[in-house]
Amino acid sequence: MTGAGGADRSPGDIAPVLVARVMLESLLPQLDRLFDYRIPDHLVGLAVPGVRVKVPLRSAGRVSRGYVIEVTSDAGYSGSLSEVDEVISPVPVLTTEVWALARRVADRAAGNASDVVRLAVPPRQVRVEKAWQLRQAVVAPPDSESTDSENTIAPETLTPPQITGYGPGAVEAALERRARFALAAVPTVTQTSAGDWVGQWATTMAAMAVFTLGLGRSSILVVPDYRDQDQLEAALQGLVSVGLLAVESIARVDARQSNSERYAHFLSCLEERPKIIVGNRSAIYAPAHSLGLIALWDEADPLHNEPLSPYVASRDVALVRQQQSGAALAFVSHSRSTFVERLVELDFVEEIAQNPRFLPHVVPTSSQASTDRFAQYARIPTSAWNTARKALETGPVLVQVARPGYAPVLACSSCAKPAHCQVCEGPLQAASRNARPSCGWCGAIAAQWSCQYCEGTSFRLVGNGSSRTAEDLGKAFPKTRVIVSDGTRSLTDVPAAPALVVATRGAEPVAAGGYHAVLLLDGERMLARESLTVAEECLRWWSNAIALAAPRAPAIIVGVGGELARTLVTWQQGRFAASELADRRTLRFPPAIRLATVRGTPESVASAVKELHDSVQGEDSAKIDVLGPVPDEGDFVRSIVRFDYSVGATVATTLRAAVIKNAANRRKPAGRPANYRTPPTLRVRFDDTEILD
DNA sequence: AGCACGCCGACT
DNA sequence: GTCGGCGTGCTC
Repeated sequence: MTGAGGADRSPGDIAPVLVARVMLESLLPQLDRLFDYRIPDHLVGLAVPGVRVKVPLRSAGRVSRGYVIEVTSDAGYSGSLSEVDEVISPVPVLTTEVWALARRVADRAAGNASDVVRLAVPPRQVRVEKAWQLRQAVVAPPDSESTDSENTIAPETLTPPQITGYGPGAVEAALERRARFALAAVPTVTQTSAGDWVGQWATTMAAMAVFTLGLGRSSILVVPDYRDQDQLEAALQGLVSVGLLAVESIARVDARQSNSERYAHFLSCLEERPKIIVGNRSAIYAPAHSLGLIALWDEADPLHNEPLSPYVASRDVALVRQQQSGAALAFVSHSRSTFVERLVELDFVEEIAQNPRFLPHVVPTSSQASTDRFAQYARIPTSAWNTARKALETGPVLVQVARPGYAPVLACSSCAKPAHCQVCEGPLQAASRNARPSCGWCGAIAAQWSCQYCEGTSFRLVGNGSSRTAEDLGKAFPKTRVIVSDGTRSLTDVPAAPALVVATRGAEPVAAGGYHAVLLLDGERMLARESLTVAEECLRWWSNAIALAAPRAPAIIVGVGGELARTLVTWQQGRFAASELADRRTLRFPPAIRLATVRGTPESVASAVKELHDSVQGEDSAKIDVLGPVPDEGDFVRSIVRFDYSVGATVATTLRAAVIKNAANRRKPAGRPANYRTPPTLRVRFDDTEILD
């Protein structure tokens, strides 16, 4: 330990003691604050804000990794300081802006800032970093600024691409004044200058980003999955191909990237030059230089939810980052989520509607099966069958189904009760017509199955997965090519040639030129799911599928009537979202309120809930209520706290304090194996909407 | 998490 | 007397 070094300096010394305030890369809530370390002389100038460092913790010999957050000359800490051990890399990878974002996102969710930083900063790759540093030194000689900019005239400053489908200049104006807006995507497909077919939303977002680049600012474009990412990148490539965008201006954050690719793209974001950053939910944390736009495609897609602690969805991060950076914020989608609707009703987010209005041709149809013997094969109503047959003469037809596989459910052929696995009681299903039935949970083949109710030994197929629907459609349309796209084998695009494209919801490929008809077959089944948010979700899936149709091509929705059908026909998802939100308000369900799930020992949960009630007294006490506790895993219990947005900060700080308090007193492992890890006695998770399903 | 400090039981 | 049990608390 070298702590005595600081004490040797007399107060009158010339050299001021430089102190690095360091965030430790620790999972422990107790350590989620800044620690002060003296910067030794040989690291002065190297230990700057943003760099990764190694520092001693508690005693010499034990080192922890961390990031320098701040360098000051006056230590806030009165005890004797240890010294920074080592600067791991000179590159300041944690920018001031991203640190501030991580801190606030963590605070909002009662989580560790270091957990958020781990999402924001990819693991270091030494070779990649060395190569980048070398390139930086060569590319940017500090003296030749004028000639440099002449050589690399940003093409995007020459001719901004049109943002069509809205009032002239409407989107551009919103971007210029850095507005927060919900943008209704034009529900059709379009061809890029490079010849690729993409959803028009992709070209809209690409044009928005290029326009922002023309303002000298970066954009972050966040999409839920890689198929959306491919469309958006194709749209950007289209602008590259006509010289409206330089390919070096695009940076990627992609789940498919290798560690070195990811780090290379991350480093490129750190460069001074504004960029268009395209990626999945992690992209929301990219260290964009001079951020001018944050745009989310289809914000309600569950893939925007971060599965890692502290589980903050990209839209929540986007809202925090928008406030910190002052960038424009765009929620682009076909349907309107209740979440965005709430922000619109608060006038926190403005609406930009289509202008002129492009209306898909949606036809609701009753689910009554046809009397036509061909249509009966596929259980398709006559009108839908006729539509499909006619459309198939000229181009591809999309058939959206609810579930993948063949027959999702098997039943006993004598008593009709659902068949269960004899190993684990899971549901049995069939992979194809002749496949041996297997368990959907444990995968065991049901070899010598007998019904637990009536001793029957044969099955009946119940329900239709994508491949069974495909098989049936193949019989109904004998000469037609049938393409299946589902969770296991999903396609990004299909050609313009006639074909039946059977896809599970969310896995629909883009067709060149758009589908000549869209059939939404499993509406009833999709709606039958027992969930509070099922209507909102169905509307999103259906809207997205309908938006893949060619202009004026019919989209037939089978077996769905009432308000949902009316919403699709009039394409007024906003109105539906408003009535959904009103229902959630009366029920006190998200997004009308927020949630915090508190799990732990009965005592720790009870005391956390008590502190919560103590922290919001008086008139605010009505803004919070607690459901439970109910039994959870082990001998733990779970309570759900519902609270108004206005007391969110209080709830988060109170629960955070309870987590830290409980982190200290660990329970003794009574009679547990030696390697047993004691779980924390209190865990908190914010805005887990699945908990109410 | 680790690791030190601290205050009670059976041992050379 | 003291070696060591692990409950409690801190980490710049």
